[in-house]
Amino acid sequence: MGTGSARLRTRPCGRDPADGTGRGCVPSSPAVPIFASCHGRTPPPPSGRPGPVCDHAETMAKSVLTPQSEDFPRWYADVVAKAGLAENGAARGTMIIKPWGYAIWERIQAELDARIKATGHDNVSFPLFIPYSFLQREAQHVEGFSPELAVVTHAGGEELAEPLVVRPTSETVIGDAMSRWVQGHRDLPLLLNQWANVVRWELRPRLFLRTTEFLWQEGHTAHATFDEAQAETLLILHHVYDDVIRNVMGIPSLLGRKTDQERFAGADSTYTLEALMRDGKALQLGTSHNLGQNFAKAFGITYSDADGGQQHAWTTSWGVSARLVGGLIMAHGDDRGLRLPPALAPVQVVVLAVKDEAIAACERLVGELTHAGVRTRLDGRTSQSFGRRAVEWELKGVPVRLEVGPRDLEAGSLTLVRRDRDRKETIPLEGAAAASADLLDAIQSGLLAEAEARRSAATTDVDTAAAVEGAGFFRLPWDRLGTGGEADLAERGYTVRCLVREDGAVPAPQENDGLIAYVARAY
RNA sequence: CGGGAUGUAGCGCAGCUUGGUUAGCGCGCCACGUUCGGGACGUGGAGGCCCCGGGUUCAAAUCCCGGCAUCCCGACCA
Repeated sequence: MGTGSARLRTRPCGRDPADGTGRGCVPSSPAVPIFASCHGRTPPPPSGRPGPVCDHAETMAKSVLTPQSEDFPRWYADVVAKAGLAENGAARGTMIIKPWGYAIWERIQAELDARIKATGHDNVSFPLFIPYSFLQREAQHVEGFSPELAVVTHAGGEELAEPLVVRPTSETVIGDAMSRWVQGHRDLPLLLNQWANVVRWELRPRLFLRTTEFLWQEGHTAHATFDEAQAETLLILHHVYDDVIRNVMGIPSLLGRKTDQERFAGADSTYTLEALMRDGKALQLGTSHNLGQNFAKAFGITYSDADGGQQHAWTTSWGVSARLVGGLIMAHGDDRGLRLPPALAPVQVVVLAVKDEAIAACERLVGELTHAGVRTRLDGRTSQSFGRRAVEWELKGVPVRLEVGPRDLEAGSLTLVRRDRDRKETIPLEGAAAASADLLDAIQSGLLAEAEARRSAATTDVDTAAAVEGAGFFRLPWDRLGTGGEADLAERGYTVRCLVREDGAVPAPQENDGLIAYVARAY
């Protein structure tokens, strides 16, 4: 054919290597950025001419999305639309989560749910409607939430005697139930969780990040002592949330305590996980609250202690939402779309049959991979062009793609593409399942390492609030900043994302001396 | 709530200033054929309450009045 040399130049692992072993150069080839030199150019001339260096790798670079560097919010909207994650609902601020977006959420849910149960919590389901009066029982709570409440005043064709609130969160209804369920100290701790939708009226919605209705998980617990409640608050923060977010989703986050300004309405102290997105803005991924005895007092959650005295319980609440999907997109996504960490990906390996005659071989591969415990999908939609399908899986962020075509079958090989690097390799068909499964761990840790490196490069130590300028995290002494400095920063669009001890640990509820404030612009 | 803009095919838009053929274009969709190793091509086709209501006129997507809806810009939140 005469195209061999051109191909070899563009693809270090050309499918017809001179040694004829079909092995290409899997272990030794340097990380060649195959599309770096031809980004965004016009399509290559018809193949068969040993002309330009780029061959088909050139079109591989053609971006379907607005580049991140050009307009990050637009890039985000493009990814959500083109990867088929979600779209706007008919009513303002609502969201339709599409199959791929929901599959990602279901994976997050599964990982969280397993850990929530493993730490002794039981799932329950509480009502969507809450009597308005419940909200009013806790002064801080109503005050914090009333601007974003959706209130039902009419139903069944009549005006309601007492309006109903569509739950913005469930501390109040659950507090009411707890007051009946908790009688003696033997009923404690009471460890509950629910998966639910909640409604908070939003003026500026953004798919996944801020919508009027959203899906989340909310945990609610009651304890006999402050210390137990505090231990629960931090257990969830570290061993449920951070474990999933870091080890499954591959996102490093800062764990710390919120300032009084940013505290949850009704909490004594709020702990948070804050992650840095690729545009240098911070995103709050989850919160865990020590509610002290505020809700116990408001709802009469009391118990008889071992000495027969009546005590108020100590409660906590904690939640993460489908916003995590938004965080995932913005933490890992690149100009070609989503990049899913394998531990999370609904599909870890997609096997793409270039033409019909490759389908049987693909089915065998899918069988081997599935047998090895890899979440695998076959793409045998040969009525659609190869390119369209390749782009689609790239947008969707599937970590590994195996392409099998007629030429591969002849050579006993296939093409492997890893999404984290967008590098193509030709490997033998024999053992390909095992080889691609082995890659998953490397991709997982690579994405986390990349995000960590990006964050540390974007974190700056400063001495004064005035020095806070631009993107990324700014560290400065909380003693020096104070509540006044916090207010000044707010006017310039910056917030104190969280307070952390000098040694990186999470501060105690009342601890205030020697803390570091992490400041950033946030979503 | 204040300011700016937009409603025309599933999506993105043109047409409106200066009223007048059958309301167009791109993408998508359907059929057939050729293709398939990075968003294929050809031919044919389907798809419209021109946001709603009124008015002006022989004639309104186009002009006038009134609604409604959506989007963008200024104070909060998983």
